[in-house]
This record gives sequence, C-alpha cells and structure tokens, in this order.
Amino acid sequence: MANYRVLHSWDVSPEEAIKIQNEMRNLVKIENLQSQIRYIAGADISFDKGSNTVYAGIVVLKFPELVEVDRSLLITEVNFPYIPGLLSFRESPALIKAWEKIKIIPDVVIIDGQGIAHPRRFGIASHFGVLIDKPTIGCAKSLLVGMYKEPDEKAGSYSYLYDSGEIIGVALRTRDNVQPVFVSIGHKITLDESIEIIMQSIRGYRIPEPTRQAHMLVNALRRGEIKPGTRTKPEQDSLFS
DNA sequence: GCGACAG
DNA sequence: ATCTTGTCGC
Repeated sequence: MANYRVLHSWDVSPEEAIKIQNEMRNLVKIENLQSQIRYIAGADISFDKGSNTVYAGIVVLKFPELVEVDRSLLITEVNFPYIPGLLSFRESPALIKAWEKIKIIPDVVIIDGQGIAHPRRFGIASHFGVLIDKPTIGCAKSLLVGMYKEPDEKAGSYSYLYDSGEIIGVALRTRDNVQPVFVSIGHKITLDESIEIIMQSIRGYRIPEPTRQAHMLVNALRRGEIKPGTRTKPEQDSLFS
C-alpha cells in the first residue's frame, strides 16, 4: 500500500515533475531507524533497447543472512523518458506496482539510484521512500551531483559528498580497489545507518546483495528465463519436511 | 553559451 | 539502461 496522502499523477511533463520534486522534498524525514532490521529489500528495473516495456522487480531478503524470502516481478509499460534528475518519474511507477504485491514488508529498501544526493535533494530513493512511507537508502553506481575526494582504496572507507556546502552523501568503497558507490539518505534513516547497512549487505561484490539480486531477477525476467509473479521458490532444505 | 548528467 | 569478447589484475 502506497502512502495515499502524497499520491500524485505520473502523467506529467518534465516541468511539472520538477515542481513536484520541489514540493515533495520537504516530506523527506532524516531520522534514526525506528525498528530493528529483519528484512531488507532491493528494487530494480530492466529495459529492452528501444522499447517502452519495462521489467520491474523487488526482492525481499532476511537480514542479515540475506536469504530471499519474497519477490515481486512484473512487466509493464513506461512513457516518461530518462532525464538526469527525473529518473524517479520513469522508474517509480513500475516499482510502486511491484511494491503493492509484496507480502513480506521489508524494514528498509535499497534503491539503485540517488536519495538526497540530487540537485533538488529528491532522487528516486527519497521519492520512492516517501511514497511507500518506509526507510530507503540510495545506492548509485555513478555520480549525479556533488564533489568528493577519492576515498582510501580499502573496503569500508568513504569520503563525504558535498554540494553547495552541504553533505549530501558519501562515496563508499564496498570492496578493496573498486570504484566507490554513492550512498545517500533516501527516507526515514540517517547517513551513518545507511553506510552501515550497505556494508552489511555486501557479499563479495561491489553492489550490495539486495540490489544485485533484484538486478539479476529483472534481467532474467526480460530474457524470458523466469515468469512474473510474487512467490519465492521455497528452499529444499530437507528432502523430507 | 559550455559542460555535466542516477538508470 | 542496453549493445557485447576477450582480457588484465588481485
């Protein structure tokens, strides 16, 4: 269920989208997590080359084990183009649809993109977070705005991301000698908690597991290797049971 | 006007 | 994001 108090139309022009961001930016809450993390989710989208068809998915993992417990995969259409700074208006509609089918509601969601490390401090992670009224973390593979010093090459080290004199996120090295990822507050969380959770979600790869799993699933869906749906294949722990 | 620019 | 093989480095 989305946060009906702030629902708005997705059928808007780029100009209207910017106006919505400037109004909704004030709804972002920066606070400590209000509950322990038992489940964490990753959300992502996949596209075909020149098609309007999008493959969306959200994967819920038990935390900190990071074992899948639920998933929501669906195929739909998009019209809004990719415009730097307006990514949310292209990807959120599909992600919201996927969110509404999730059975196990996660305590925090990692989004593939920026949170407040955005020109108007309202990237997709913040927008999505406000809409679902849940804690979210923005974890992008590349920079949108801001300046930073290269963090030390050791996993776990980070440096602050600045824009207009304010700290908007961090460049975090998730593994030794790999390009850093850009972590920022999405909604209802602090930057320190975001960094901590991202590092606790790393399992041998640069990208945190929730996002990586979601990315693999939506790509498998696009290639037709798996079908849309919401059930997670139960583990065959025992031949009995 | 020029350059930058999440996915 | 997507189109794509091999290749360099830990």
